[in-house]
Amino acid sequence: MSLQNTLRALSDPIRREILDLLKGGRMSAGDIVSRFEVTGASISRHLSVLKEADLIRDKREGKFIYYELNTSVLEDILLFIKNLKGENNND
Amino acid sequence: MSLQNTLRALSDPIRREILDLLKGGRMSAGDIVSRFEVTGASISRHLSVLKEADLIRDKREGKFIYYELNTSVLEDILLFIKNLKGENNND
DNA sequence: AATACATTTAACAATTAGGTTAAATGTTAA
DNA sequence: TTAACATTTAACCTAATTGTTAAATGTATT
Repeated sequence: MSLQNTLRALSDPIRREILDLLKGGRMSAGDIVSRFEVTGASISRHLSVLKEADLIRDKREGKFIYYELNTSVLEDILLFIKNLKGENNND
Repeated sequence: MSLQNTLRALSDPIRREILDLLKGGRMSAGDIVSRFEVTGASISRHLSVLKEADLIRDKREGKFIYYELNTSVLEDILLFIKNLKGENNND
């Protein structure tokens, strides 16, 4: 919900990979877990960090919980970076 | 030198503030320290993290070490984000 | 050479982060 | 309602991060 949360969430390589996976469309937690070498518990916590940062959204459907990408919070990072670069954002 | 380093460096609020300060032009380590409540040693380590990430460059001039912003590595973050957003970067 | 000043590095303590296994929760199906 | 499956939460461990103070380094001045 804040730039701080967003950047912190992005600072872990596994979390970035998860986001990359979700670019291809929503996936269940289990499907995501199967793409990594770490345990489901570990991925579950990564998912909760991403969710706290509002970078992903979840939806339960029966036994499964599906995750999908939410890119809207990335705008703040773009602003931050453009500001640093001195680009007075004409966007 | 890598997206990982860059994002990690940006994930700390003090380091982001330092970068913001440097937007206004180069500053000596001492001048930077004077803007924060933490010790010089602490700021010095933040500076070294930023330098490792190549987000700042330093230049000794006599007793002083001046730091200045280097925004070129921010491009990788822009690419990463645009990629996540599915913008097949027409830049 | 001795002192002073600017900054970094070392050593340490406290906190946070990320991993594991085991237990708990939610949901479906027998 | 019991069993099975999907996922999260809890408890724990280790490693990394951030802060502090004290010592070390580099430069200038006397």
